Amino acid sequence: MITAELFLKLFQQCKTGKCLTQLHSHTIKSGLTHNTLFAAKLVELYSNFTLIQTTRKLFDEMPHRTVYIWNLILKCYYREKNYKESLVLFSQMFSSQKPDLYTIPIALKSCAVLKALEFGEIIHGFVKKSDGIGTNLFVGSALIEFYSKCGEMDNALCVFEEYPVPDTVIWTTMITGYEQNNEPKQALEFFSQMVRAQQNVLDPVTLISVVSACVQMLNINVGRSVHGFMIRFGFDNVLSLSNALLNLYGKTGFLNYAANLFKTMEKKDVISWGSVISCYAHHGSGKEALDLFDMMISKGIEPNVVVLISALQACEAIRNLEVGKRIHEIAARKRFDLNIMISTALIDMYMNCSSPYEAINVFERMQVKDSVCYSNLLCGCHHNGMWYKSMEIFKNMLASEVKPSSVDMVKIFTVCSELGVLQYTSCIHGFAIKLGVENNSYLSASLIESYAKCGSLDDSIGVFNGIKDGDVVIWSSVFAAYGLHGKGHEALELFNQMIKHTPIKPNDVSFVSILSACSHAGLVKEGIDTFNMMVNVYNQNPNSKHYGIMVDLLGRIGELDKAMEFIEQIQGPVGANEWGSLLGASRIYQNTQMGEVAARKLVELDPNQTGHYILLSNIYAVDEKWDNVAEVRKVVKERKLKKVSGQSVIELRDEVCSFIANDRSHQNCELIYELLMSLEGKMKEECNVNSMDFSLHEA
DNA sequence: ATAGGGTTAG
Repeated sequence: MITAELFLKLFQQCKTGKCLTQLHSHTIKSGLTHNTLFAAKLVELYSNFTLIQTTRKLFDEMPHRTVYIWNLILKCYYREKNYKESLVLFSQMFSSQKPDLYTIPIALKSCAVLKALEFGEIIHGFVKKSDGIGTNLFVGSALIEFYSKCGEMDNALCVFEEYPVPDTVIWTTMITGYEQNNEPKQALEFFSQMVRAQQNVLDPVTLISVVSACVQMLNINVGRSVHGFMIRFGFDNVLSLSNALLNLYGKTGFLNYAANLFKTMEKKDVISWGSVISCYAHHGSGKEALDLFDMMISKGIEPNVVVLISALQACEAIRNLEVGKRIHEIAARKRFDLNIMISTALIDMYMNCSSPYEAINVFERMQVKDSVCYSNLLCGCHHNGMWYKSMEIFKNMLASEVKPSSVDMVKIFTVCSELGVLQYTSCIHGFAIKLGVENNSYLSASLIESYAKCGSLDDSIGVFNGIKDGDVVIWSSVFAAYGLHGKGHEALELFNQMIKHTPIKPNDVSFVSILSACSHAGLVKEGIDTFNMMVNVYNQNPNSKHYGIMVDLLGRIGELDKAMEFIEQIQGPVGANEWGSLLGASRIYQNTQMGEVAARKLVELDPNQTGHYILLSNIYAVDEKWDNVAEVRKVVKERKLKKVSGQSVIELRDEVCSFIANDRSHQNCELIYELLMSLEGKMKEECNVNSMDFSLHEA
């Protein structure tokens, strides 16, 4: 006859839940009477195997339950992440038992996860009333964790102060609390107090939280001393600590620190690799990131979603389409290609590698689409100059009830400007108001610009007048709006109003707008005065854009020599803006000599820009220098440069006529030009389509 | 019997 005692011993030998269940059914068959001790042991064993249903059944059948049994069942539900049931049982427990030291932390942790502030506060009240519990360190750390997870660091601090000699865990809980409530400064302050109070008692868990706080503050100094602690205390084999430091070095851009630590690490996991790859990808070392990625693969480490995303960012940064496609294949093979973040990273990569249709393809295959992927797709189409596609995406975005961000709105207003369709601008303006998109000065400025570029200066001014406290961004956009419409005097008048009657100081953008307004209106003297004011009164260093406008200003009235002199006196490098303006003026006044100088400089500055070669070739052609023409064409061929076709778009009511005019089909160009000329007057009246860019010969 | 963290990404 097997006794109950023997069965208990056998139960304890069970290594699996299945074994326990079988043995248990055997005892029922043998008709062994259950006593409380027997049941309690079973509850304990079942709960260890997290067999919740069986545990619960036994628990419910018990006539008498000790606090220990209650604790077991509470912990069982807690481990199963059924925090709600754990708290329900905790409430029931009160009718028969008093919770003890072990019960309280479990219940508080459930409250912490559920952010059940009131429930936890009741438990805290109970702790205060009960003798002995309030001084227990486990209860203390649970209370601190509870308050910090509920975002109540002041209350956490009150609890902390009840402990005259806090242990490492209590200290760490406070540090983590501050770190996770975005108070990294406080976290570091507590860490230094802890080091002072505890001297050499440190452990890796504490250090991980400290490093997280350093990441938030981008504080490399404390991070370096944590690295020192790590070596001194022999924690260098703690992978998660090393990884946390790698992350810190990555976020702060200390590539050499990251590389050195990575080299010395004996154990590395996929997170270690991911951290360094991301570090290189984000700090201009895309090539090194991809080399590391290859090395990781060759070592047989399986890349996860995160590593693939970092590798895609590296491809994006250095525009390596080939490797990007290879990573796309790896992702597809591992069935990651439907993952929303992988897809978004793929969209970004393809967009930046000038493959927008591949990006759109990825987007269309996505099963779940959120605001980020819409936004990035929109941004990418905008980046690639696909205005109609951008508009289509924006419409789909609204149809999918994805709320556009203010950045998306700025982008779409730029699209409206590029398309020059006033109806789009006013319609989307209405949307923005109706949807309650967060309004900031960049949004208003882009709206002002868009109305102006679509030909309605009145609407621009209307928006401007509706803004009470416009900042420098908004004022600058109005100067630009007047400038676009050739109203230089009005722009200057507003500019003077701003500097005399508001505390707003003009910035570099303001001067770009106002100088360009002067240039477009032929206000040479005013332009030069304003330029001098920028330098002498506002102590602003002119940039390439300002110089370019000044060259344009002089060039437009035919003062080519003065424009050249102006360029010659520029200190520092001369960019495409300056030479581009000079080239434009040279063409108007048919000065091929100067045009050649400017075009040669442009080719030098950006040897991959096909347009520059064509301009240079055209200049030689005008001078009938056919040898030079052939030479330029040869370079284009050798470099395998492709021409991008110029596009002209006419929108007539709802009918969109799009004509592609590249410089070979002169027939087409002339046809469109004639069509535009005959339609322009009519369209202005009837369709409000005023913005026309007839740059047909600049393919 | 019980505790503090878990890092890389759109």
